[in-house]
Amino acid sequence: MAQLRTDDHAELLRRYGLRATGQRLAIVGALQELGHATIEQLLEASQAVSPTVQLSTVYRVLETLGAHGLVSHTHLLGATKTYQLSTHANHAHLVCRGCGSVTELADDVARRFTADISRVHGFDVDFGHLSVFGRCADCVAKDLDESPSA
Amino acid sequence: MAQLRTDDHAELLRRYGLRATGQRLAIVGALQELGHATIEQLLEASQAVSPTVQLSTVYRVLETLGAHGLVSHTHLLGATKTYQLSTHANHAHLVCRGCGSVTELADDVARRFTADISRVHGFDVDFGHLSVFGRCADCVAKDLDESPSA
DNA sequence: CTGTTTGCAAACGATTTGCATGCCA
DNA sequence: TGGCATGCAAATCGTTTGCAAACAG
Repeated sequence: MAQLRTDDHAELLRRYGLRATGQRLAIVGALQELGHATIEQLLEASQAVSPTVQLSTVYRVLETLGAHGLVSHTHLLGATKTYQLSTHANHAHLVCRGCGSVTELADDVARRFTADISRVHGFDVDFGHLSVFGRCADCVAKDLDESPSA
Repeated sequence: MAQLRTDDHAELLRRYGLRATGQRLAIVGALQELGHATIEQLLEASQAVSPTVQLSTVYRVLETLGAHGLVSHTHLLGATKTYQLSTHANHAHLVCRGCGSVTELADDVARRFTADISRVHGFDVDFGHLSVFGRCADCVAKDLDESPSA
C-alpha cells in the first residue's frame, strides 16, 4: 500500500488548487492514517500534529476538500458521519451494530450487487457511500450463545 | 394493499401495550400514508389531522413506537433520518442524490446481495435499514444530456 | 382514579457563521 | 503583497428534557 508522506499531501492539495496549510496537512494525514474517521477523531488526531487545529477548522476543511472531491463521507453507526479520502472510498462498508466494527465489503460481491441494480433498476450506485448495517459473524455467534435454544 | 383505518391503528397500538392517543393515531396514520417520512413531514402531516401535535411529541412517539418495534428508521439523504412502519420496512431503498427520489429495491436483488454477504463475510445484513445511494435512471439520462461528449 | 402522555419552554450538543488576524503562494 | 484560511466566539439548527396539566384505560 503506497503510503503518502506530508510532502505528497501538500502537492496533492495544490493539484486541486487548494492551499497546503499546516492544518490541512494534519487533517489529510489523519484521514490517511485512520482510513475513515469521525470529526472528533480527526480533531484529536490532527491536533497531535498541529495543536492549533480547531473544531471549526476541521469542519471547514472537510467541507472544502469534499467540494473538490478529495474527501467523501458516509454514515456509519447511527447518525455518526465518517469521512475518508476519496482514494480510500472505493469500497462499501459492513457496519456491525453489535460491536461497531467496520469491514470492507468484498469487491466481487459489491460488483455483482451494483450490476444487478443497474440491470433491474437502471440505477447507478454510488459505491463509496454504501454502508451496510447488520451484525458481524462474531456478534451473530454471541447472539446465539445468549439465546441458546427455543 | 391492505389499508388500515384509524380504528385498526388504535387496536394495533393497544396490542403493543401502548395508549391510543389522538396524536399517536395521527402520527401512525401519517407514517402509513407516507410510507417513509422525515420528522418534519410527519409533524406537518399529523398536524393536518390533529393540530395540537407538537414537534417534541413526534420525537417522543417515534422513539416509543421504535422501542416497541412498530417503527424503524433509516438514513436516506444526507443526515436525514426517515421513519417507517415496520410493516413497511422489509425492503431496501434506492436513494437518488440527483432528484431525491426513493425507490424500493427489487426483492430478488436484495436477497441475492444479503446471501452473498452472509456467505462471504458471515455478516447478517439488517435488511430494513439498507439504503443505497446513487443516481436513478432519469438522473443518469440527464447527466448524459449535460455532458454530451468528450 | 392513576399512571401515561402531552404541551410548553428551556436546555443541550453538534455544526455553522462573522469578523479580525495570520499565513501561503 | 493580496487573498484565502484560521482562530475565536457567538449564532443557529435539530433534538431532548423537566414539569404541570390533560387524557386513556
